[in-house]
Amino acid sequence: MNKRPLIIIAGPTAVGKTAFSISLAEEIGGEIISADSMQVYRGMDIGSAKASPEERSRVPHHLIDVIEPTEEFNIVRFQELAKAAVNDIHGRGKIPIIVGGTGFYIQSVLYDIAFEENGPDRSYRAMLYERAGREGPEALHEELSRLDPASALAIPANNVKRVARALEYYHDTGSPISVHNEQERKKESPYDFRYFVLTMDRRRLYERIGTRVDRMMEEGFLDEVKRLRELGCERNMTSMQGLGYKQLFAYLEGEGTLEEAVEKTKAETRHFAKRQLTWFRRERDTIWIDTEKEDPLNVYRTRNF
RNA sequence: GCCCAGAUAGCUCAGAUGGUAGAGCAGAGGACUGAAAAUCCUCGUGUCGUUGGUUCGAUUCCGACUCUGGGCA
Repeated sequence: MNKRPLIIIAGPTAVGKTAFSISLAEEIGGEIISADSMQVYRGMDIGSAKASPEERSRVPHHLIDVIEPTEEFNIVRFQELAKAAVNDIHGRGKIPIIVGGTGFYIQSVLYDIAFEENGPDRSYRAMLYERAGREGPEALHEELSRLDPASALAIPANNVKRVARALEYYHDTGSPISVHNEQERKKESPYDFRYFVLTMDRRRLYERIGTRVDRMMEEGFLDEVKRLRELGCERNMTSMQGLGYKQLFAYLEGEGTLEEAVEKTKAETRHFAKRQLTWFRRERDTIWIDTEKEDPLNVYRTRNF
């Protein structure tokens, strides 16, 4: 059977994914699907570095501004929306280009990862966290050892979040998540894809992160966070876990100075970029482009992708 | 010029009643399947300012010097 085309443009924050994606989309008649866990929220424009209105008018963009920052979002919702967008674009005879830094989101679409039917069980989760707080993380981990030894081995006890999710999965389905993961990992992509990962020298990337955060501040990042706060956003919401949003929110609640919040944002963003690189290194069949050495668009043309 | 306090990992500092040293941050590597911009794991040898002395042995004690703070002139 003939697989449909799919282009992916990934890489750490601030390497220049947006610029490349727009020029490529224009050249090949593609449409962009954002794979970014923060750009889905309306009103979070500056801090999440969305493509500008001008850029978006040149090429159709999907999955930006799809929900309110007070809403819950997760990978399953992303996958549904992204798959619908991919089908829609293919239906119109165009090529979908997934662009973003959220590797997990990209993977869910690229390999069509299956997620269990049940939604998140809030009360069961709350119970687990309550127990972890009371008896310590080891208590949860020990329970996981009994139910799903393979997962317990793979997940450190301190990673309460993942231990809890493994427990929740078992609670919902009666089988270990480790088995499920093993199956999903073997999947082949249903698409004929080209997975580009943009990169550059680490020092240079970190410099760019610094100047980018400074520019965000000049463009009114703090006002953006103030507005979100007035609109009812709270610190514990998923949207407010975003880089910069978290730090500026804390500052607005009286913690530390603005300068400290900005510096912290830069540092956390560097850490994030490093984690992104770790993720993409692990992905199979990726095409790496050092944007300091080669122009991505030129690579695309000359290598006949 | 005099007095006091410092001088230890890229940065901020801790420490050994003398047996060549350790945290946080920064940095590096990794994990990741319904919060993923989240969550978590691993990695610390550096002329202990320079130079004399005491000592079996000094980065640790004593002296001098250099530099940095602060005070007095």
